Formats: sequence, C-alpha cells, structure tokens
Amino acid sequence: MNIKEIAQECGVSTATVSRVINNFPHIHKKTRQNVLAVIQKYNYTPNFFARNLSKKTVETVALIIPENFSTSSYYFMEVLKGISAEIKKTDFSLLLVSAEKDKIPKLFAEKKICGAIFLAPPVNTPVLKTLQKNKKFFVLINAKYKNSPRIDINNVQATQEILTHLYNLGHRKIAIVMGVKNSLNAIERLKTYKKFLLTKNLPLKKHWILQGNFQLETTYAVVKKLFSSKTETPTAIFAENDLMAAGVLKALAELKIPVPEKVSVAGFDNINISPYLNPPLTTVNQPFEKMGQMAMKIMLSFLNKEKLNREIILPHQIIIRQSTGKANE
Amino acid sequence: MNIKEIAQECGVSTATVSRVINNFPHIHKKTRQNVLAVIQKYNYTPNFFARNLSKKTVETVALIIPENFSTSSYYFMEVLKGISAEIKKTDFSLLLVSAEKDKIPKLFAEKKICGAIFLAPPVNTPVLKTLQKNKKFFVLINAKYKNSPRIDINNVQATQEILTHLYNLGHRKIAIVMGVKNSLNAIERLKTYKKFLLTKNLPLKKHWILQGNFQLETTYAVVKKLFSSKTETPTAIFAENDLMAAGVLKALAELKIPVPEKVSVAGFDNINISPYLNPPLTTVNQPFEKMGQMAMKIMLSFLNKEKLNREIILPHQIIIRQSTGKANE
DNA sequence: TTAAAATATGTAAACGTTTACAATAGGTGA
DNA sequence: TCACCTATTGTAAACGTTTACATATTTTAA
Repeated sequence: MNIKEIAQECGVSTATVSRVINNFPHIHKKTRQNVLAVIQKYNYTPNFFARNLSKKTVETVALIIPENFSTSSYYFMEVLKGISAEIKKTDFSLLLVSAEKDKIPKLFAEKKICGAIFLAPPVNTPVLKTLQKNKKFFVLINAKYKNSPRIDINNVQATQEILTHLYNLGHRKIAIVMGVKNSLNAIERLKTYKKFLLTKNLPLKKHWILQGNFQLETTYAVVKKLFSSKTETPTAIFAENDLMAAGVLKALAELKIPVPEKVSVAGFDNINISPYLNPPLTTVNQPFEKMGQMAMKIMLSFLNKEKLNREIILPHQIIIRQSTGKANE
Repeated sequence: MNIKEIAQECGVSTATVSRVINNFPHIHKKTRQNVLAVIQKYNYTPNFFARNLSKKTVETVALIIPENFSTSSYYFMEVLKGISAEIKKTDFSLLLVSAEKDKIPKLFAEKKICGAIFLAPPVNTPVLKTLQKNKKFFVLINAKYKNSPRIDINNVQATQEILTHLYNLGHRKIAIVMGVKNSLNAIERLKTYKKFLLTKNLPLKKHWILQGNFQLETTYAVVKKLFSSKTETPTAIFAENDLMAAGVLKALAELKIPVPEKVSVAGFDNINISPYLNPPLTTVNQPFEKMGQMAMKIMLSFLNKEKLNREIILPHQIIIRQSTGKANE
C-alpha cells in the first residue's frame, strides 16, 4: 500500500492525502475524514524512507554513548529511561550510537538525524567543534562545550557539600580517587577538592590523589597499595564515583580496616548498588533519569523552534549512609 | 554532495559510481580507483534514505525491550553491549524500541527494518504471532516461541544445579521467590523447583512460594512477612533473580537473621551488584553479553541467507559465594 | 457588486539512490 | 571473417513521499 493507491481509493490526489497525514490546515472536513477512513481500512503507514528523502528534516535523535560504557551501565540506563519516556510521547525514533571515529558527523549527513544527545563526552571531543561549525544541534549531559545546550548538576557545589560533610565529621586527612583524566566531571571534582583543602587549610598530599579511572578494579589496587605503604594514611576517602567507592570498600575490607570506624568513604552518583554495599555508601545523588528526560525535552523544544534554556542545572542530593562516620583521630 | 556530483567529477555515470559503492564486479580497475578517490576527496556518503527507498531491504535491526526495563538495567545493558559489539562490525543500525501497543509490526512496515531482537518478552506476546504470520524475522533472548530462533541458557538445568547446591549443603526446607507470572524464566524455574522437591522428597509448602515480581522492594516485604509470621521458616531461599535475592538479604539483615548461618540465600543472573552484597551472593551466571552477541550473529547470518542454528543454548555457571552455607538443622 | 482574501485541491517536480535494460568494445574459437 | 561471449559503462525508470506553484471555489469586506 502506498500513498498513490490511497489517493486513488479516496478519489483525491496524493498531495491531499499527504496533507491529511501531515495535519495541514485548509482541508475539507469531509475529505479529511474520508482519507483517514481509507488509511485506517488498509492500515497504511507512510514509507519512512520516502518521507525522509523528500523532507529536509528527520524525526530521529541519536544518543551518543561513550565508547566504553561498560563501567557505567546504571548511569546509562537511567538516562536512557528518561529519554525513552520523553520520546515515547512523540513520533521520534532513537538511534543508539557508540561514539567512535568520525561516525557522528556522518550520522547527520547520511541519516539526516535532527539532533544528538551526548552522554558525558570527554573534554575536547573534536566532534563537537565540527558539529557546531555545521550548525548541527546537540545536547550535552554531564559535560560542557562553549554555549551548547547542556544538562548537568552543580558539580562543584555537590563536591563541596560532600567534602564538608566529611569535614564536619572531624576529618582533616582526606584523600580523593580520581576518574579518567579527560572527563569534565573528574576534572571539576578534583579542582574543587584541591580548593576545598586550601580553604580549610588542610594538608594536600600528592599521594592522597589516587588515580582510579572510574573503575572498581583499578581503585581497589591503588587503595590497597596506599594502605600497605609506609606513608601516612587518610581518615576519609572521597571517590569521584560510586563504582570506585565500591573498590575502596573492597580493598579496606580485605585489609581489615573498619569502615567508618577507621576510615570513612564517600562516593558520587548514587548508583543502584550503593545502598547495598557494605556498609551502605554515603554519596551524592544525580538525577540521571531526569537528566535524560530534560535532554530530550530541550531537543524537542529546539526542533519546535521554541526558545529554550541553554543550560539546565538539576538539583542533587547528599545521601548520608553508614560508610561515613566521626573521625577518631 | 550527492552521487550525481560525484559522477560528474569522475566523468562517469551515476550507475558506475553506485556500482563502485556497492562493490559490483566488472568495473575497470582504473575507474574504481578514480571513483573511490573522488569519494574520499569529498568525504561523500550515500544518502541513507534514498538508498533504502530504492533498495528492498534495509540494514536496520530493532531491539525490542520490555515495557518496564527499569528493574533489569544491568541485564539489558550487557545484552546491548553484546549486540553493539557485533553490529559495530557492520553497516547496520540499531533502533531501540520500547515494546508497547502495536508499534512493532508497524516498525517492519514503516521503517522496513530487517529484523528484531526481543529481550525476554512475556509468554504469549501477541506480536510474535503477527510477525511470524507475516514472515518477519526475529530473534528471542531468554524466551521461546514455537520454532523461532532463540538464545537462552538451560534454565531447567541451571535451576536444578543451584537447588542441588543447597541440597548438598544439607538444606531440606527450601523456599522460592518467584518473578512475574508471565515470564518464561519465572515459570520454568518454579516448575523445576517443584519437580526438584518432589524428586528429593522434600516438603513443598505453599507459603514458601513467595511472589516477588522480580523486584527488590516487593521481595523485601514478603520475606519480612514470612519470617515475622508463626509459620515454619525455611533454611534456604532461592530467588529467581539476584535483585530479589538482594531484597531477601536486606530483609534478613533487618531481622537480624544471620546469612548463611541461619538461612542460606541463592539468586539467579549474577548481576553487577551480586559480588558486593552482604554477604556476596551465590547465584547462576548468565552470559548476557554473549547472548546479545549471538542474537545479532543469528540475525546477520539470516540476512546473509546462511543456514543457521535456530536455537543456541549458552553455558551457564554456578557461582558460589558466601550467602550459602551448611544447613544447621 | 466586486476585488481581495481565505479555503480547498490538483499537478508535477523534486529528494538521491538502485537497477533493469541497452549499448559498446574487446576477445575467442570455428 | 563472423557469431558469440565477457567486460565495462551508460540511460532512464523506478522507489514513495513532500511541496512549490497553480487553480478553483467560497467567503469577506467595503
């Protein structure tokens, strides 16, 4: 079944059928009803490709996920949930793309997608420059690029709050576990950490800045190394994400260092496992699902030429569980 | 840039350019090289929609995810990872679709997708019948529908093995926590449980069959209820997935019932949180990523008209951790 | 009453590919 | 030399929509 046959059956031109399908004004009520009835009768749906070939714009949004998303499955899923919820209300399709090579500009050219949502792209992702130059629309989640639309939380404030929580518990020797170096989140959190120590006049030791790469295993190894060495050990560890915090907890458990009695541990993200860690993890909640939803909303509002907020900062929450406690030194 | 311009620049017809792009035989070496050079020069990629409009077949596969995938994010992600890895080697695209209403048959018609992968669809999903009738190709993961291609593990055997593990530890009073009732997995595991008790001549008590709906919270509630009641309590609990097992552990922890000293707990799936639960969970490992990969492989082999195994049963593993131990009664 | 505006529909040219068919050139064996 | 095959390329008609433009009808306003 194609539009021609529908038109024939209705005794109108293809243009009229097309207009009915696309909800154009200035169509006689009778005509519209008639056409819709025939469409219904044959359960006709316009050919997706023909449609997109003749149209300039295409109702497809791409979600660009970091090349290695294995470590952040929960994060990704929650964002996806939010996007799905929003996209479900529309006729848009979602294309899932792993960010590799120079695939993305091609996506726009080749598949005429109308926009892309980037999930925590590394800083200095060259693709963004290309896209912006070509006036392609994209939304960033947990990232920042010039004045591009973005969804985020207040990373700096959240980090300050969780560090303050540790400080208020009496901790003065605070270590940090960093994520990967080209992550905006990682950079901002580390910067805030350094500034915080400076402000509070706390010791900033090089060997208390641990490189964890956002991974559990890496973190496990570096923490074990730190506590097995002769150097002074911290009374609190702030991990830049919960997965690494889990690594910290595992290392400390094996070293028989009680948490939080000897060492307090805090994370970031509040992922699904965090309440079930031993002990349950103190962390910062990021509204991932909401972030996905808002990203899609911005996308849609842009496509509808509505004016939009270029920057949406969502609220975070400090979640205090049993992995942090009073400092004993 | 379109094929016409490329053709012009090369001094050949569009047909020739098309033939080069599609790797046709009988093209002069010089011509091919020349065309490829120009394509490279302008970084040209054929228009996706024009291509698919004229072609009969389309290189897009849909992944149909259950309507409510919130509880099974890890599961989903791993499968997705496998599919992505496989699809990455090809020019195929992946369309992500939430299974709702009658959207799916339309997908085939409207977007000409060449196949769909269903992630654990409920038994008696009407869509499958429709698709099969219309000779549409689909692959099932963790499900079964007539003789349709499917990827699964040996559910029955895995369940028997985990129950045998409990039995060998001396457990004779074994409870089960069920998933949702229209899940094939849930049904098969319950059936195997009943059969196992019968074979071993163990007591099969109605109130030891708990309804957990694959959810943590629901399970937490029913377990708390069971152990607060006057009825006889089991010495081992088998949860049909790890998320529910986490719920069991949480409930028992709050009731101060030591695991595994008083009650042993086993799960199913081996999701990411399982090793970090307190105590780490004994469970059955499902090779989710591999399942996704194989599903995509079957899809591709079908599309290449290769003959294919209709049913791929992947190996599972019993993972014994500290949540199960010797029965003390 | 009439010109202008608004409504309602049709015509046909895009959109950018693929591919059936035609055409040309060169080679091969009888 | 001729008939025939193979290799190589071109021509032009699909594929199924959308939409600019044209046309016809009805309404509006002065």
